[in-house]
Amino acid sequence: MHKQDMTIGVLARQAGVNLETIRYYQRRGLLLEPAKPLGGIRRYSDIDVTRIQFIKRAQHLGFSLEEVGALLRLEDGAHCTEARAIAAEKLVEVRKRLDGLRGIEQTLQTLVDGCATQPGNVRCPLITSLLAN
Amino acid sequence: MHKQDMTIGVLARQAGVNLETIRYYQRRGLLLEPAKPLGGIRRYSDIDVTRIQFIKRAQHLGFSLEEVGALLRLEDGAHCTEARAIAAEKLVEVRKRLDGLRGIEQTLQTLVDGCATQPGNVRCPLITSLLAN
DNA sequence: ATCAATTCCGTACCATGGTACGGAGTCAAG
DNA sequence: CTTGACTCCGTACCATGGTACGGAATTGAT
Repeated sequence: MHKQDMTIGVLARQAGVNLETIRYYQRRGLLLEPAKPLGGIRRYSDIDVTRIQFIKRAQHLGFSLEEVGALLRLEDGAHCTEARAIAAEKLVEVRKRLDGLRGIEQTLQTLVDGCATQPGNVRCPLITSLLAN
Repeated sequence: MHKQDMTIGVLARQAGVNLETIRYYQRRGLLLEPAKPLGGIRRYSDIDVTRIQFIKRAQHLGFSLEEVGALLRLEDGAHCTEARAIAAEKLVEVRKRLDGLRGIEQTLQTLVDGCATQPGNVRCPLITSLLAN
């Protein structure tokens, strides 16, 4: 089985996060606090490493910690439909953000180009465009 | 000339922002506080409306308020090269974010598809993938 | 002259995702 | 059996971009 052998500092190094981040996740309810052996020091297992990496992976996919919490509650893998719904919703969000960013990219590109091709222009097209009504 | 006629509440409505946002921008140094007529009420002009809209437009292009401040210091339009440099840097940033988001979109799409095509699967591919080392 | 609406100003609070600090307790090595 | 490293725990603080609150002063309208 999983040996309950790591202290929180070792867990932090194993999982590649700040120690305080682990405590923060515990406070947020994303990570279980192991029982404390009577006035002693809590011990963690590789299950906790996996769980922290789950959180980090999900975050990188754009999930907020609250959403990660929802996913973790489905961690047994027996709620495929629910998990899929959460991910599908996130996918819609990501695509919206992509569209927005693409527009911004276009606009910025146009503005930068406008500036570049106006040597000695007194009115900077970029600034002008931001000021224009 | 520009009549100095609006109160801050009117300015907020004209510019389409919360009144407190204007005060916040003043504290941040993005907006000048007009001189107060001896124990009276400050007045604003359409120049201030334009400036607030400048800030909002720049924000929508992904500039932080600090970067907006840098742009506003070039507001006379006589520093095209500097403005262009700031915008070009932002463009690089936006493209990086676009790349990241595109990867996320792909991953999410794959995960959602995997979930959809596994009816009655006990192990949800999405969860499994987040857990996998 | 009075009354409601608005302004002024300082300060506190919101969300998000952490990071830091400080005192007390515990553990392992020498 | 002491020392240094680490843990525990509560609380405060960080950045970012605002929003809210409350008492005092002022304004515009009646």
